[in-house]
Amino acid sequence: MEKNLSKTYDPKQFEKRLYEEWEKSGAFQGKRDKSKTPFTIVMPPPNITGQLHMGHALDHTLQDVLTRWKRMQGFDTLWLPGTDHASIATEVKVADKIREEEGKTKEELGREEFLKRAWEWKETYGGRITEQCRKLGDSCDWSRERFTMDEGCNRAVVEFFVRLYEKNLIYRGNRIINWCPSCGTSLSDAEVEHDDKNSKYYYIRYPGEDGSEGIVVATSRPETMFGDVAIAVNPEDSRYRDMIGKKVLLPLIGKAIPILADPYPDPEKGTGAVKITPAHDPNDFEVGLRHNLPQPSCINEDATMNELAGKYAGMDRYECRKAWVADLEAAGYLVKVEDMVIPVGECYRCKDVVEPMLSEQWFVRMEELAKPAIEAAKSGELTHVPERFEKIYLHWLEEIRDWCISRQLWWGHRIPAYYCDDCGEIMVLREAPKTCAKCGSGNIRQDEDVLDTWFSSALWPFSTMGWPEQTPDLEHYFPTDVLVTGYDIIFFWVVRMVFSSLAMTGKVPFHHVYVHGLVRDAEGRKMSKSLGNGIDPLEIIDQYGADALRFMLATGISPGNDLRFKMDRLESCRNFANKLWNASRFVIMNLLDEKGDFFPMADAAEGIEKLVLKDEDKWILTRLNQAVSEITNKMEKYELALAGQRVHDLIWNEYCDWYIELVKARLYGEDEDDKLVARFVLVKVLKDMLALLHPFMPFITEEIWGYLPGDGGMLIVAPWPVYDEALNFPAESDRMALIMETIRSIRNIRAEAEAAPSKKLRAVILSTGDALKAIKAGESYLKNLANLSEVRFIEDKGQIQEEIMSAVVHGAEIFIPLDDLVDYQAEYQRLEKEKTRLEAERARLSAKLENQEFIKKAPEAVVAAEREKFEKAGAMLEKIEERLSFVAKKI
RNA sequence: GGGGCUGUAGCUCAGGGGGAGAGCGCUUGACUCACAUUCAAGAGGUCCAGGGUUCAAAUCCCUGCAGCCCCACCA
Repeated sequence: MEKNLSKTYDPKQFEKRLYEEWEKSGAFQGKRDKSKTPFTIVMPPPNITGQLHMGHALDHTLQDVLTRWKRMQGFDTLWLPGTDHASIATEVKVADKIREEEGKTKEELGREEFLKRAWEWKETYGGRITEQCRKLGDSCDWSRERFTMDEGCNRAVVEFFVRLYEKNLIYRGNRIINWCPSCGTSLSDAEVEHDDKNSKYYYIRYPGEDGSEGIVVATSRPETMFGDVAIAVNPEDSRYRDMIGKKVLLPLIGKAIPILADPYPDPEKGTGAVKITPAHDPNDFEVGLRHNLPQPSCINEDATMNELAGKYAGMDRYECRKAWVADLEAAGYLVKVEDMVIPVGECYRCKDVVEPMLSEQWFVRMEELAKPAIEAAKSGELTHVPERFEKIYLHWLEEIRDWCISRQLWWGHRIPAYYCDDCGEIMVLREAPKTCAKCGSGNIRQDEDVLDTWFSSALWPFSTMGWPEQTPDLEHYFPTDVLVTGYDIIFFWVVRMVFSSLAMTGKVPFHHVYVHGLVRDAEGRKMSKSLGNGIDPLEIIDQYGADALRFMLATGISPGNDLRFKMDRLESCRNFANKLWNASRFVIMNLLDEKGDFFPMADAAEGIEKLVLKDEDKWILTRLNQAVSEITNKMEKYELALAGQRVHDLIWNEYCDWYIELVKARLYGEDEDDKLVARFVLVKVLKDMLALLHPFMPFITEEIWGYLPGDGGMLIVAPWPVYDEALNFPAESDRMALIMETIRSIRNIRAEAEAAPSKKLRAVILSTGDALKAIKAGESYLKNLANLSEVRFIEDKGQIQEEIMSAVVHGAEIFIPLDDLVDYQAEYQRLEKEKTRLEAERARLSAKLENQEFIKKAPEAVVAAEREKFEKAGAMLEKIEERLSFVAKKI
């Protein structure tokens, strides 16, 4: 094997190999180690319907960052993966596929054969998704992989259903539900999306039975009139008070319906009179119950009209609307039509307009279940990050209505309810009964319907760990620590997991909900198939590597907010990987002798205190130390983006830009002992930085690690760095900071004077005391990094002769003779500008310091800091003024 | 109808009670022996507007304007 990294950073060379090694090592597996604190995340199971998209990539990256970080901190981590059967979504896809390939409908194929195809689909696509997770670098425990329809999950679903039924929390009832005509199934409220649509209000006259004018009613859905059973008016409404109890006729149909008084109609809305259609409107349904009205349906499940619609029977609901309105108009019953924007319910899967329909379905009684879930959030047992999502969570729970859980589909968990065909007995049981419990008949039939896909997802945090058995996993890893998910799924999933878990286990399923936003395209639009603006994470990985993608996603977000996917950011992340790669290559190069063996290294275990560290060593160690505490702190607050950015800055701006440059002269120098020290620090800091970066960029860090001295893979042996007081050198650190500032000033002067970078300059530095000592100690750095031929130190301005360009840093003044290169006029203007800036700053600070309120009330440290700034500005100003008068004489 | 988010450099966005940050872009210069996927130097901002709290507000509170999102039985 090569002793050093290849010349160019090419993630394809190692990402796949490393993942295979990791997986084989077993390091991703939860060890159920009782001596360690567990840290658990369950993966929101991706649907088996398709491929991983950018949203998954974000979701998984965040989970993996947390998991890897905690693993490095010594927790017994478990990230439990799996996939979701996605009942309705998969059923639609599989049916489409069958129609395309075999030209058959699912009904023609039959339930059994259809399910066979669905399972085949699951095998193909479920497997593909887990492969994609591997490409991302997900460090999840594949030995515990689950599927919402595997044996264990099935058992949990049945158990859950039966227990709720036994507690009277599940019931079967004839109620108004949301019906999707395309999917041919009922939907829960959460599965209906509302969209404002341009529509019309039709004002229609219902003539009086007695030949009177009758009453005008406004409706947006005239086609439901065939199911009208009454007209309701508010008893307070004086316009209609006299008509209560009378009857009107359904226009053109001729059926007489009563006008009745009910508090539901709002006199302010429409005409104040409402047509009552109990079978097609939830409000009307309630009114109907109050007045004991019949509930005739006029629309079929496929959204065509039924026989009640007379000559319109068989027509599509909208066709019928058109024809019906035209006929009403011709007959003079249409009073007027108004344009109106009306919110329309649509199926979240197929976007077809949902029809409210009366139907016999299974429901979960929510009120009692919601209470503990509300309490868990209020008591702080369950927290949301960021906090504001708690409001959304609570609002939903407080407004919650009963949950319709039965679906007229085949792909899913079949409802464990059995009906006796002889006596009509309903049995809800864990096992299919052979005979009826009541009459003993053998004519038993299981409910045809399956459960809402979210019914099984709701159990995911504990069904995957073996519930209802009290398994060792459940005991050790449950409740989980954090759930990572997008805000779009709080209602569908988070809320339901919480109340299900509280009801079944008595515990919250997780302590924290870490909510992230959506990945949008560069223009801020939602990525969607219909827009065709989706970006495939796998293509990105192929081009830029998984690390670049992960780093971009992890550092590009702020909690709870959406993220725009911009290619230039991705490139900059790839460049960062490249930078780290090359810096590491440089380090390794300097660790190897001619034979390709590592030079002897001072060992950290021996005690770094014994090494003779130079100031720049102490500076970088101090910076590292500081970064370690800041980064850990950010991670603990779930501020992953800030933590990642901080690692980035440490590596690029401090280690690469400064430390490596500072240390080069020593590496190329003669002092062999000092070289050992330099190499040691170089490696020590690099290793710690790799550790800090590893949760974000696992592949490149592991790959580099393998080339560094030491045994064992990073995943196995690298601990999360901790703050080390022994490696904190504030005084030396300050000295180095002064030298860097001086170097920057000299570079600045050079650029201002347009002196060629290759031209060596002479510098004269005026300074005294500690500052002089510090800069003197850094003379060689000044020469190297500012390209100076000579540095002269003076303590008295009198010694300055021809030097003209100057800069002032804290504690020193720098003069550079530039021979004839300098434009005095420009120099004068530059100094003037600097003077103005300093004066303004001094004035600001002086005003502040003269303010007695400030002195009295502000914290002492703040006052002291401001005073120091004031004095510093004053001293600099003084020097600038001297320079100004000097330059003025030359003009 | 209810609730929420956002408004900061040309662009995309961080940050957040003690006078402003990144990436990209832009300007100038350099193929400097790890890296041109790089290095160095720079320009560029009334931190949406108004009011309040405070010794101190871009930051906290209120109002307004602008944009986005979610919820809502939608006659």
